[in-house]
Amino acid sequence: MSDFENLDGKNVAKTLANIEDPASWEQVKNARSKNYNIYQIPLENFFQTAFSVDCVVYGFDGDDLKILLIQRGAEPFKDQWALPGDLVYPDEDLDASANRILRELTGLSRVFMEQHRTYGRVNRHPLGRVVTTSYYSLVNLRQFNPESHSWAVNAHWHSLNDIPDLAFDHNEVLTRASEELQTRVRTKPIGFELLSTLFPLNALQQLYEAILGMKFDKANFRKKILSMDLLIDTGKQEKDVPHRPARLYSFDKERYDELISKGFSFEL
Amino acid sequence: MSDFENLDGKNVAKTLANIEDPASWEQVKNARSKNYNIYQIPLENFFQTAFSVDCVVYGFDGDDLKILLIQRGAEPFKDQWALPGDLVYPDEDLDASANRILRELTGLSRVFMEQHRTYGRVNRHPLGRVVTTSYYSLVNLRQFNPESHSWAVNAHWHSLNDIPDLAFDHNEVLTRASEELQTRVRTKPIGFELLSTLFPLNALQQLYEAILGMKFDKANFRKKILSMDLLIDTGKQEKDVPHRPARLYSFDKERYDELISKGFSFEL
DNA sequence: AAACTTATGGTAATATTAACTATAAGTTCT
DNA sequence: AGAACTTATAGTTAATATTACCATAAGTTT
Repeated sequence: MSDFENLDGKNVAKTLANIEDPASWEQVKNARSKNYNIYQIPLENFFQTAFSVDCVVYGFDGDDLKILLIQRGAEPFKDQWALPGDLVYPDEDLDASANRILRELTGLSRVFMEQHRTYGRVNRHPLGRVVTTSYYSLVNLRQFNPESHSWAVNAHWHSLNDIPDLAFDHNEVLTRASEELQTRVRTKPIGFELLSTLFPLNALQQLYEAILGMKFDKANFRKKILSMDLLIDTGKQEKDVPHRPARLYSFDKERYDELISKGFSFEL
Repeated sequence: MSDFENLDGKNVAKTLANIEDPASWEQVKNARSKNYNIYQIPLENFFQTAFSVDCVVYGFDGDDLKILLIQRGAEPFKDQWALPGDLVYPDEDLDASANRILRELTGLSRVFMEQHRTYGRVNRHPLGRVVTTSYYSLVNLRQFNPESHSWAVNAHWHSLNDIPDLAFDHNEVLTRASEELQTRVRTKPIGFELLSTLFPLNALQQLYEAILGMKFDKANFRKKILSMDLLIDTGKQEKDVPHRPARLYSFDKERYDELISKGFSFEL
């Protein structure tokens, strides 16, 4: 929880200026007024906007790629589906905010998200100027069970093939994030990290196929991945499958870091 | 110039809510207060932050890659060098703001910039909470002559090998933008577009070498580029060079768009 | 005319990719 | 039990792309 909740408006502004040294607020006000002439308008008038964070969390269940949506229980866009997102506390770092908001609305924690893009159209929010920054992530759907909290009345994994009209400009945010995910998954081994510790090569292939929307030749995919020398053959095997069991691999993170430091760059 | 300058604080806020319908401000205030219970603190307290834009403009002179810096003539960080950047007007779209700010500080206009990343650490700005979004661009240095305006007391192309301590977190902003430029230049033909309409292959190679910090084999570079079928051989030649004159090419934008629509993807 | 510089065309060895074949190792069906 | 079925895995081959070169071209400078 943020300290912010215990502060009144005045103190919030004070906190903004310098968390470590609240006494500096007078200096800040002073500095602002001295700068008045530069801007032709009081500098305070610039400090009238809000910013928010929206989380684009993709979940893979071994088959399909899904997206985490919430149903809004509050205006604006009440009852409509949306990406989990909310206003950022003025005394809260942007990255930290993304994690708090995702947790508060859906219960998901320890989701590693990457910042993607900032949306700043003047009228994108009906309550005033709100600039939003999107964060995205790719997780193993089975390890994260969303539950709606706070003002979210619903939180669901939703098929990417059938996205409803979302609140705000969230349809655009989602589309752009999906493009980013496609390029990202080709250049960073994020696919490996999301599967459970032990996984068959086939699972990796299905993940790539789901994200990129294309099919790969099984034998060639296997050769390509194994030739990168990023997987450890654990010697273990699948169990209870109605066909020949596959070998189980694990991602060799240390090996990856070592290769990266030598100039290796992951691709496809 | 923005209409903003003629508005007082009250009307600024009104403008924020809905540019097209200023009368909606009362509704906005009403909606905000109804939402009070959701946030445990007055919603107004969230609308206390400011936004800024910072421009990372790379210039290529045929030899070296440079970066456009200004010297600040105003607090905070007075006299220090910085990326051209300033606060965004509350009634101004983010993208439009980047162009206005670059023009007002350096005189450069019609620079096509791409949004890159948003920096939101709480204490990154001494005057309060200011979240900034960086934009970057790559231009032909000879076609843009910076002149300092407004509160910038200096505006210069600066070598990338010798960057001073910059204001705010601009050193980090610059470093990250440079990484982005490197990946970008490998996947989009932005290099082609910045050279003059007619250019020899060698100029393109030098540009890539400057950005990526590596050397290419001349013959192979040539083969690779020409095999992409993105250049038009204009039949013209270099003049006044102390060696065999090179053929001059131009970038075939239509051809590029056509190839892209067929699934082609530029690389290296 | 010789020396020099960069442009341009070409070759050959090597590495990568893509398409396909064959066999392996389990399960389920009859 | 044995045949049929499913997916895993190993391997082969042809086409394609990359890399490191070499040779010649077409200007200028000495």
